[in-house]
Amino acid sequence: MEPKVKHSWKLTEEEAAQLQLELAKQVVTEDHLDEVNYIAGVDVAYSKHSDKLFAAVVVLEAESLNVVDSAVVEDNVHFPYIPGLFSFRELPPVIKAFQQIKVPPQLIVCDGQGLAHPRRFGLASHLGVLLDLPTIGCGKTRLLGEFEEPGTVRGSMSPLVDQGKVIGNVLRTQDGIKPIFVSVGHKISLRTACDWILKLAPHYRLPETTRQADQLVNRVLGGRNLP
DNA sequence: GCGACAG
DNA sequence: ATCTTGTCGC
Repeated sequence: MEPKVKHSWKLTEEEAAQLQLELAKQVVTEDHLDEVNYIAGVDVAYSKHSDKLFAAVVVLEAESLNVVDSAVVEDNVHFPYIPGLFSFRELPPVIKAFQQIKVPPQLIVCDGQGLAHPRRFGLASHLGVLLDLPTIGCGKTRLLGEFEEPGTVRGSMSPLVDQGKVIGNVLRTQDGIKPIFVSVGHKISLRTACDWILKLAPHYRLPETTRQADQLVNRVLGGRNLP
């Protein structure tokens, strides 16, 4: 793929927040996807004591959930972890990894929030706008918003609300297992996003996309972390 | 000032 | 995220 990022990553906290407000205007909340044959998963891991981080992108065949392509990129941390400005820390190497992918995906599942963000522009939305592809925000924990505990059965979900608006869904992907937080990233509806996450998580709490990306990145990191 | 706070 | 062992449960 050939992503074309048209903005700098070297920004101050204030500039980054301002940029999010500007780019958030480009986010599309409706389904703008055709046939989805390949889905990408993204994850990032950090080195123990150095300022290195590794970004992994895996591409799965939608029907079989088999990995058909992948890439891992090593980079230096150049932005601190600030809740709300997560994308400025992890997206640089993620974008580079996508440049190495040969099987272009029609949908991307991110490890983090999409619209469920203070400025409605979490990591998933940011990546979606930059690549102009449909993305889903799938987080293990909540950034903000209120919600009622969803039913205990797989598929149960309850709205995540902030400022009187539904910004995502708390989705139970497995019976009696802690739910995950799903939100629209870009070019997809919340309903379609949840449908896909359920299809991608037939046996585990997290979708296969993030599981595969997580395994790959930690496998690579492991081979360089042990003293 | 006191919590909350994606990974 | 990362630092870290055993342990309770299916």
